[in-house]
Amino acid sequence: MSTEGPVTLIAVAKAAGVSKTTASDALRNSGRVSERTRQHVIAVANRLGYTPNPSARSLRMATTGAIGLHLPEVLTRSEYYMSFVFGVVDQAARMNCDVTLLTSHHPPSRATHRVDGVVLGDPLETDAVVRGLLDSSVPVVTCERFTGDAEPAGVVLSDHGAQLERLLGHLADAGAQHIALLASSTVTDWGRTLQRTYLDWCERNGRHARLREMAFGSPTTVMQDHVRALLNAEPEVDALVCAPDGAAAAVLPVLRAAGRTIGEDLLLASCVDSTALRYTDPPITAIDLRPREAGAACARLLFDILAGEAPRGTSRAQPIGLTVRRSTVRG
Amino acid sequence: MSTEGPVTLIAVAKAAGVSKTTASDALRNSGRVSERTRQHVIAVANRLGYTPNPSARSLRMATTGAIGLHLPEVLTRSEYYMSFVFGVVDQAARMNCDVTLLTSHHPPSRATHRVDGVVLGDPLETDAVVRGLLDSSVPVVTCERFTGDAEPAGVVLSDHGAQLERLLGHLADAGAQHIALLASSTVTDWGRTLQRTYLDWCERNGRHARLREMAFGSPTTVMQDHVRALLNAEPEVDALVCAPDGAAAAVLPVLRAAGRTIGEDLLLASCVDSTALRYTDPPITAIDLRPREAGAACARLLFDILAGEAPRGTSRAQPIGLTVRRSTVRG
DNA sequence: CTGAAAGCGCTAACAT
DNA sequence: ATGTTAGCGCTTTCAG
Repeated sequence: MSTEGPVTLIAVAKAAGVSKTTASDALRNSGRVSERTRQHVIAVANRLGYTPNPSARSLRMATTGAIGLHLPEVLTRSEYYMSFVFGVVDQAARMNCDVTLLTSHHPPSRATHRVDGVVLGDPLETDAVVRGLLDSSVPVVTCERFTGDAEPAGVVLSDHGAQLERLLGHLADAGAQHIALLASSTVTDWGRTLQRTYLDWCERNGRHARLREMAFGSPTTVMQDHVRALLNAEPEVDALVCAPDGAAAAVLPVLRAAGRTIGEDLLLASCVDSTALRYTDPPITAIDLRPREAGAACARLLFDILAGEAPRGTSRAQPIGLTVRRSTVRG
Repeated sequence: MSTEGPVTLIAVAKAAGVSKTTASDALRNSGRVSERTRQHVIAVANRLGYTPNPSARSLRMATTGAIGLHLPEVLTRSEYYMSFVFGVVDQAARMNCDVTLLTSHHPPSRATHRVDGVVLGDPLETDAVVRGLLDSSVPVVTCERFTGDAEPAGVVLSDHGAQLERLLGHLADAGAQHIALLASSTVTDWGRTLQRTYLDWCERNGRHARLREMAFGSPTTVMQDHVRALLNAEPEVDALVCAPDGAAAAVLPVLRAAGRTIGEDLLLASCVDSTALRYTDPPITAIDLRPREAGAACARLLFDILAGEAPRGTSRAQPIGLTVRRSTVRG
């Protein structure tokens, strides 16, 4: 209220003529005080502008009221992660919980972050911070499996394999004979699943696999180079599936420069949908990862685990979909 | 180490045969203990796997070691904000500081977040949470001015007006006679500046202003509708500047459907650059907002203010640029 | 150079 | 139904 510094619980108690405990109980609905005193204390607290000190509460209760969210630095440009983040934040807000961003950009110098649990979006097995988090004592929920040898407390899974198969089937139905995959590296469950699914599918369907792998976070120019090289080396390719976010849009100019007509002599699809793909010419078919829902699901699972309502080792499925657009529909 | 629960400072002190104080000082380089004891204590702490309790430290020191970051919910899909976020997080990590995400999605029920200061990315004057934050006692740094009547402790400013003028000049040089602006609403300093600058420029250059305003967070279909209507009503328009992020790419199909050829009979530009604009056909000219740098600048200013190295009321300039692409270059 | 004690603001056990 | 007391783990006087 005035310049006396922050108003403490003691100040409220004193002003209300009750004890610390009673004030505390009144403000937290502990059901220990009479309705009359409760109202009185609340009124006084409001008048004084009381605001509880979260650090004190955390110290006392041994919980922080915040969860951590880790995203691999190399992937962070994408719209996918932005939505994922807000899925997590949104769900956390419902639980009255803060979300703290953790990155791998800087060495894990920091002792411990003040979090009760952590959500890992697409943990890279090569990421030291991810390892540290998984080895630490706080519960961790990952979006997709961790490909290394640590056990998160919870996992939210989407069936990327199934959707990619659907996509490949769709391309084949549309007449594609020579389908190539511009793949992401296998340091991620997602990247690994896509590669394996593609190779399996080719095998099962007696097709020659044409796979070009790229590291996560490769600049778009590298994606373009790969595709240029691919088309040069194997001009018979008549369908291209791009795994990395942003790749499909980025290679469009290259495909055109190579004289290809998207949707006609070359079908193009992406494994990550984004608004940009809706407005290219033609719009590009993509797997819809529903990132916001995935983020929310991760947060929900983490809270369930923290509350003891889900056992450690729980994994939950998160549906994804396929959005067909003109880039894979001839005519 | 074992299952004894977290290792406390007392445990370390005991194991090292020193007092709490000495252990604390040794681990924090307070320059009070001899080098020998310091090394010893550090060794013991490492062996035991000591990790300081941030809540306790916060409580004692009356600081949290975290800053808040608020983004308007309606804008959060964009690549701009993703980069902005990581600019802030990156800079904060350098200062050994966590970043907590704050949103307006849910009512400001939460008492107080555990933060020492807050960065507001493009504060909407209509946002209740923004108001609350600005009225609270924690220092606030905004990216762009707050258009309401509150005074943030610091402001990071970019000269959007100047760049838009450059862009308009560039369009005029390229022969555009009838330049329209697809504008964002004026609840934001940025949106307001763009509108005013455009209207001024038209006035000064004796041109008829053609401005269509849209609310923040409008879906792309609304943007498209606006442009369709604009072209119908004023077919003489030969250049279009799009303020909202994502609008330029989204209206491309509409422009084509209207029989326009971008870069020929219609010049197209965006006030917000993004990777998508580099790969459209043709690539689209845009103002480069350098979001990552802006985010870092906000965090830096906030830390300077918190450290008392910058006075309240400081504002700092953050350079932005113009990236000319084929959409505004005839031939 | 180091130790002992006080206390940050809060909640939980134990009294009334 | 309410008050008293004892810490949560840490940093900071104040004494040696």
